[in-house]
Amino acid sequence: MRQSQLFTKTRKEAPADEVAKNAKLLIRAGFVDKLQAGVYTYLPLGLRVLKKIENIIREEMDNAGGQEIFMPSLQPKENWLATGRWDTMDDLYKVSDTSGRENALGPTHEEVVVPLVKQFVSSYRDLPFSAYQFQNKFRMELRAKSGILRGREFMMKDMYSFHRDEADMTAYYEKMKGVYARVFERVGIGATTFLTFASGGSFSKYSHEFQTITPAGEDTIYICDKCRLAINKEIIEEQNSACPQCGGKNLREETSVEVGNIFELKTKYSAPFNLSYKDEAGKDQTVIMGCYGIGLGRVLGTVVEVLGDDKGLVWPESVAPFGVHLVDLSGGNKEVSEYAKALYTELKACSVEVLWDDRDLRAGEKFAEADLIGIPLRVVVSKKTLEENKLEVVTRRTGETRMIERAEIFKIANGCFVVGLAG
RNA sequence: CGGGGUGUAGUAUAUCGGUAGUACGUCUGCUUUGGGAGCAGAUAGGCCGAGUUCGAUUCUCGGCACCCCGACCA
Repeated sequence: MRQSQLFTKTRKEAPADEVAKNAKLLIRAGFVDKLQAGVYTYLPLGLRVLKKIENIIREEMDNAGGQEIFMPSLQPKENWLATGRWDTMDDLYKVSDTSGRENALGPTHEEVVVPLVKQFVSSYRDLPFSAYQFQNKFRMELRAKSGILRGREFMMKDMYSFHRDEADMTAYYEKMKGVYARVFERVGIGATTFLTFASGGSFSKYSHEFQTITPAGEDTIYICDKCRLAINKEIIEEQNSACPQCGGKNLREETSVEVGNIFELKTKYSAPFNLSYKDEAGKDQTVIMGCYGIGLGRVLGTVVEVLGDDKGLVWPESVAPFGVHLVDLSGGNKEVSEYAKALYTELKACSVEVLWDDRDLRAGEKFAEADLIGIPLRVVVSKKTLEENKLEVVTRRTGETRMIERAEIFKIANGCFVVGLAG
């Protein structure tokens, strides 16, 4: 898109009271706006990143056999009474309407999904399957903090799986570990994200979290480098400070943020709603469940925390709002601006996502802003590059600058895999 | 929810019990055009409420908001 059309602007300074790196950078760069503590608007650039993350997760969930649905946030009190959580969950938002009817604003969706699938599950032949959604969750955090990492309203992918027995559920659960690892790999935080043993609640021995190392996190984990996994603080003692897999005691303590988790629910929610099926013998059995969550905003914020530098945001190609930032230094020179426009058009035709800085600003300002926005590849077009009949390409992450032939950008930019199209 | 801190223009800040100043932004004009440029002019502000006082943005109390530490976080 043309940057002159973008209604948001960048700022030189972050709001004085923001401390979190993700909040400072995302607000300065115009990716998000804070409406109130823990409640954010995603602006055009930020939303593009969020959608990229969403699509990566969607692909992986679909590959894992998940079927996408979309459940409501407004959930009747009765469902929450059924599981007992109306009274026990302190961070539940409760709203009442003008008729006095009470609802919960969903902090999670077991209370909706279980009654839902109950309508469709009656036989062992109906199992297994899994359903997932992307939906805003509402949790009345007593203390929202760390910018976008801990909000009161936030986008989450939650998947629920339904099985006839524990063995089937466990097999799926194990599979999801790999699926999750791939998601975090793809969004660019694979190297610093660890499968982490966590306490499992009332039924299972463990649940598993995916924890990304960053000082911005609020958790402490103990990493076994040999097994490339970690255990969290809750169960470090229970494990005698040893790796649950190899028993090794060489654990490395790190501060981390939980970007996802998977949980064996077993019959915790199927039982209260009496979600059951008939087995081969015609006997009623309770459905066994698993659930699998990823906080999208938290993933986005974590990417910023892990990769952002002193100049601003640094996006991996996979989630960047645009693939190429075309910095047009024509400064009124018609020949240069025509060249930039042609390049922009051609890149777009080649399905490269490009942000064209077509504004009439000084070079320094454009560069500083481009660094702040953090698009992986910057292509500079100016009198200089035109004279040399080349393009200047700067890699945001490394700062590496080089002059390339015009045709080469179509190869580098990851849009046209069919190079011939670009000529 | 306990403790601490902060509320001054769109943003960042200064000063002061008596006319609220600066920078950035924005608008106008000119200059400039490879790292948030310059000159001239313009725009715009004391979180809310009560109290003390001749007079409160400043002092006191209450509220609200935001940030930080802690507790909490299927």
